[in-house]
Amino acid sequence: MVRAGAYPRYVNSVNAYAEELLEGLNEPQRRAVQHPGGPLLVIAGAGSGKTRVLTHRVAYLVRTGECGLGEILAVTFTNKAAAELRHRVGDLLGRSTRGLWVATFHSACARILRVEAEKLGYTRTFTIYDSDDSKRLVKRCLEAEGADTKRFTPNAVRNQISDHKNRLRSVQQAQDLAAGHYDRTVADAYAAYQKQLVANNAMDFDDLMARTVDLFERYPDVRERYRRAFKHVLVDEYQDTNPAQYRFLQLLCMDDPMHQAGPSGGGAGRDALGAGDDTNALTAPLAGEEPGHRNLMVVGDDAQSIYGFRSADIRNILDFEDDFPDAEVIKLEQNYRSTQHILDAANGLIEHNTNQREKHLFTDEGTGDEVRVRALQDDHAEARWVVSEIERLAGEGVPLGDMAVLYRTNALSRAIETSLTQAELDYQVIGGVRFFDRAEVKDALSYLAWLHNPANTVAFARVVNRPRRGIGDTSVGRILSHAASTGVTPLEVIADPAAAGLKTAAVRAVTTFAGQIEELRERLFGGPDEVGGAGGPASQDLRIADLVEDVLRITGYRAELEASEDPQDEGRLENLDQLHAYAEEFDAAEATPEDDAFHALDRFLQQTALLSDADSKADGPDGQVTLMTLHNAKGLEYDAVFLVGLEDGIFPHSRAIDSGELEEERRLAYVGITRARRHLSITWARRRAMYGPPQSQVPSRFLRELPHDALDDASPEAMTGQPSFGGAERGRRDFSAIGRIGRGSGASRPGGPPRDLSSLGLKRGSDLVSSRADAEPAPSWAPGQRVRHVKFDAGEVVRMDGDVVVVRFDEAGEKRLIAGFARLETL
DNA sequence: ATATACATCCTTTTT
DNA sequence: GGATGTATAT
Repeated sequence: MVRAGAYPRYVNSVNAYAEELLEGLNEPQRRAVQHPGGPLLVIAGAGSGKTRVLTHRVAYLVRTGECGLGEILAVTFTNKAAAELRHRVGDLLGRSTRGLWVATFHSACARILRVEAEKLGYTRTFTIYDSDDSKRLVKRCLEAEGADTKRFTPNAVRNQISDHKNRLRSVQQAQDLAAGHYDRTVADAYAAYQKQLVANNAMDFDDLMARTVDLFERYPDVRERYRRAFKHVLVDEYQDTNPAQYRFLQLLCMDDPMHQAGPSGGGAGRDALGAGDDTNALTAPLAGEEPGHRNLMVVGDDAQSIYGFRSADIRNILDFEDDFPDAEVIKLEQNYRSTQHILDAANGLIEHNTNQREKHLFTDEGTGDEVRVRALQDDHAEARWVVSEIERLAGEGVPLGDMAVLYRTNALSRAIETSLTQAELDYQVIGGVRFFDRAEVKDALSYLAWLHNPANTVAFARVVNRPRRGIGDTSVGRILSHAASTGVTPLEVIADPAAAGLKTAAVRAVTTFAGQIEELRERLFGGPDEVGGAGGPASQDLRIADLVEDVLRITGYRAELEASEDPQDEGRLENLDQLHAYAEEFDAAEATPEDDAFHALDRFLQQTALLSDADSKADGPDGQVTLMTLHNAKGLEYDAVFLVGLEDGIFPHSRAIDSGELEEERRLAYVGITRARRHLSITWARRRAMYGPPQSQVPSRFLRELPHDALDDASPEAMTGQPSFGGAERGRRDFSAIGRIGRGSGASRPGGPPRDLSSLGLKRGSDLVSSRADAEPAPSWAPGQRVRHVKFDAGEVVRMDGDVVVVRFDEAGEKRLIAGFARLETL
């Protein structure tokens, strides 16, 4: 339905103050900023000024008088992006941005849910579980079900449940959809887990989205309230939205989400129930409501959609016009970051994807350096080459802080780190264990979390024996089951441990613990308090930093670390000091005299739960080379970028090859390439030690997809490597050299690798030795299938066919392959 | 209940 | 290479 004229034409209201905001914008950017209203998709290529468009848009809306600052909701994925957006809008407007909602999806939802929690069976003090908490709870549920936690690992099951939630599948739907035994076990775990969450008065990250959607669907009046509050909704990184987030946006902006959807079905509806089913009791059309404002502006780049594994659905951005038929689409293709050779490489690579919007990045900045491609002998040589290039560029005046080394998996950082250390170059590694995920920090926070919410059994179970007090798994199990069966919190159980059936030694230990907790509660609530109640006058002057310190002192946590001989405990103490400093900062910044300690704690916990250490990310001190995964690099840029480990099996990752998710891998490579402003180098190693002894590697297929004109060395040697005849390794023959047979499109090229097994020291029909007794065949593997790619470990080589090796597996040998390294196609 | 020794498993991860 | 979990002994 076309609704021309239905939107306010504030564009025409001449307003010099507002028009000022259009200066310096290119044509499509300006159109986006001036968009009259209604659904708008901005396809913002890498480096095309997407944040600029968003900030100017917000400022423009305000200055034209289209709406007040407080009537705009801008949603991002990270706290960092939200903070930057707010900051830049403030700069543009030259005034405070108080009232403007700039938030991550999750914090916006958390804020809404705090107010409305009772409607969903929670209290407003509900706890937010991070992935570790939720994994623990899933594990407990699986054990309670008697599921085999070997086959059903808590992590895998948690991911499945997460996927269900992100696709807005209720427990019931998950159970209905479950086909096999595995799915059914997962669905049952989901049911138990969800029940436990409610009993714990806790929500996981996914719940923040899903429960808000529930809230809006079940309470049209609530939905209406928020829909009226926000006349304009803007979304950053739209390509990474999942179905729950898509639906959240629909509910906030549109008339009737379920019927708004175009032919392909709307995101959530499209996926919520699986194929063929399009109804859902929870999402029934809402009757008699007012039309939505439809002012939804989303900005993103389908070519940078790299979070599919977290249920992000690229179709949200690909099918935007189907979902919103009258949507305007604006493309930003002028790049302000990189030189043309780099953009050519990016353009050429991404062309190999089929599922995408056509796009061609260009720049006015000139061609610049060609992209350097290097094949190195092994991972050490690769690291040395990268470091020597870093030194060379540093000599040319490029600051170390403007250089980054990017890799597919964290494991690849080690060799680079070693070389950088040897060269005495300063570096920082982004990623790894986050501050708030560190065991000791999490322990301290869990104490606070349990004091705050005694129903939080995960926090209880975490801290009850930390430091060790002689309360083992059996005792904890008894306390928890007694709490569950009598419907009370663990706090009440530990007041009378004998009633839970604990042995005398355990009773004594628990009583000591209970005494410590009581003391802490007195501090928090300002006096003796009946068990379980959050009432009582909370102390006014207690600061969170003090509370942290009280926890560490009264529980003996700090004392144990101080007494320890373990040198690692020194670092743990430092981390706790850092937590203390963080709490002090919070106290200073958030001190509200009218607030009592409990409510301060409430906000403190919420903040820490939703905060990663985003602030530290990539904003490290100058003079340091930055090392990080490609995923972490999204949104960042550097003068010089090194992309290392471009080898099949690493990048693209073997699991992505197996599951056919090459397009997302390619987008990841695209993200990496487009991080570079002036210098880009891509390397691969012929041999690499990953876990254990070095293995022969095959250059990434992505190398061959780069346009040769953009490269400094497109020789077969750099791109495909020289044949090498591996010897015995790990007590077996190295068959990985077969991988050299693979050469892209299959056209034979002079000087190419050998096509004959005998030249590899293999005979037709020769046995390939199994590498691992525990290796299971992938479910889809069967005799007579073709094995593309490298590193199969067993079976019989029947023949080779171009770049394909045909392998037959023996009937009996069920244990023969490393799944994940061979790509199979049915003959 | 806990300490130790052994086996096993390895993407990516904005919240 | 190293972190994490399980089996075994104390």
